[in-house]
Amino acid sequence: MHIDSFQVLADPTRRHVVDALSRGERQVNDLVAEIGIHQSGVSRHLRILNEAGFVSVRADGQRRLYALKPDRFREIDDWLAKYRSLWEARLDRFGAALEARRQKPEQTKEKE
Amino acid sequence: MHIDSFQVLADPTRRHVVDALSRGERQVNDLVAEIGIHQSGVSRHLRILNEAGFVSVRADGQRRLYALKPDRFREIDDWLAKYRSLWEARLDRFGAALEARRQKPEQTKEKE
DNA sequence: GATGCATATACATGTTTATGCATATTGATT
DNA sequence: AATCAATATGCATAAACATGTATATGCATC
Repeated sequence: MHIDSFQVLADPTRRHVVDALSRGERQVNDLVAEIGIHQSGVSRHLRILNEAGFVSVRADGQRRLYALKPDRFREIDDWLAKYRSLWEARLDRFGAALEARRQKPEQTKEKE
Repeated sequence: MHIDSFQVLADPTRRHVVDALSRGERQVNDLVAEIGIHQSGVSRHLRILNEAGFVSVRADGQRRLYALKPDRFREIDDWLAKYRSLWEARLDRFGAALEARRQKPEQTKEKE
């Protein structure tokens, strides 16, 4: 299906692109200016983001306007839901259930 | 500060480890059995997860018990907040978490 | 203190990946 | 059609990374 979300977002430059796009649709050259790597690099990052479903493109003359698409972000949110009880445990009953399932040889104390 | 969250989670095996730990504290050998790579590999992944702050360790005799730590997950949640408006009309985060939990019993299909 | 079990690390290797440079493509303008 | 502007892609390179094998460390029990 799609490329792995986390692998796509693992690259800081790519996250920079995503961040820039969170402020609205942008054309490639604008991103080049904001991000500071070579144009070919930005294009390739956009290609990856597009193939991964993080962004959409539309042509406007010779320009290409990129914008964020929600689906993959929602997917990450779903993944995160499994772990949300780690810090929201006291608030919902799922967290309580998960807490109860923790096998503890004694009391779990967190330290380092 | 810490290593990059997304870079840490980019590796599918590492997410497998995290997933296993979401069901409770585990010792290294159990993870080796569940995950199916060599023990040295699991140890290295755990080292990375630990240094990144995703897990904690405590010694229990000769065993080392690893467990998830919430902070880095919360950090990802915060990052995601910037993009939640992409798909969220009205629901607040807690509501969304509950909703997501209710929808799917299985969520492990993430690594192809 | 010797032996055995659980976990960690050093080393070598094959693979992936981000990048710049050069070039190709596509669209606009004259 | 010629040229310029915006974007995409092939190639080469260097760095990062995951993995297995072998070995080391740490703990426990005899």
